[in-house]
Amino acid sequence: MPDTRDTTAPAPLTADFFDPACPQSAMPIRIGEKWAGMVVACLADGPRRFSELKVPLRGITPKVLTETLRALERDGMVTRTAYPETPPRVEYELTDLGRTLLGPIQACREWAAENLPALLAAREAHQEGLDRR
Amino acid sequence: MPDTRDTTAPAPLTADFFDPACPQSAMPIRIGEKWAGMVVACLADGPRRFSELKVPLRGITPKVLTETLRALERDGMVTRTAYPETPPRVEYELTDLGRTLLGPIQACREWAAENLPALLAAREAHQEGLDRR
DNA sequence: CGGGATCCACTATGATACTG
DNA sequence: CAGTATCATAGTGGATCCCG
Repeated sequence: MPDTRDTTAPAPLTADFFDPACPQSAMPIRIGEKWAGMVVACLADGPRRFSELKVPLRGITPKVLTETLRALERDGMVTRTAYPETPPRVEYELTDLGRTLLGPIQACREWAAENLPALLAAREAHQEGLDRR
Repeated sequence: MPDTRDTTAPAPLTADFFDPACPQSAMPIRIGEKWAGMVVACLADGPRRFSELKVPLRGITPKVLTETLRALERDGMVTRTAYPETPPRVEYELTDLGRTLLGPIQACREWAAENLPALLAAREAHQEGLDRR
């Protein structure tokens, strides 16, 4: 296999990021904000209740969790089922479309597990370089 | 293969999102903002110059591109090489660590290619549901 | 329990103009 | 060319209180 990194200049960039009408096509999982990926991951094993989701997402406010779930619902990623009981019970579950997100999310989490230490080390080294000036 | 979705309640959530000291461990590629993933993708084929990167990321302002590149540099994802010429020339290139990002990014882009239409359709259907009220 | 309503703070992103 | 400086804005996240 030849070295793909030749000494000549690489081909001109013919990016298509914006052609498919999606400015975020490289990173669609950032559906709106920072919690969506974690919420989807929490729903991987089956339906969950509102307060059940708050536990692992520690610190998330009800408002933000609601907004995140509404955005995911709007995009067809989760379904919301309210049971007319007292006390009320609401369950959120991934749709088939939502489950397709688990692949990319898992890829990202594995990346983090493997490479986050290196990232943090690089960041710290960089900080030291700044401190020594 | 048995159905993994049993009728009993799924196991309690034992999320580890925050245990590894990284609140974003599920989504580290969102290193800071929305452009980082696209910038890394643009660097996939070799070093690129500042103004070369601006083309595919159409509309990005120099300020934001600089900030994005600095953040990636700080985290050890790209190197910055300035050539003392006139006119000045600066090249950005992925490090080995930065290249590990290409996998997850590619997974996300493939997800978008396959499922973005469904997402947009769901969003539109949801909007119609609201309109008809 | 599962939110909705307000108000507030921060940060990412952007437009514009200028410089080594 | 490759940025920096300044200003302005909007999206996001959060605190707090309230309700069916």
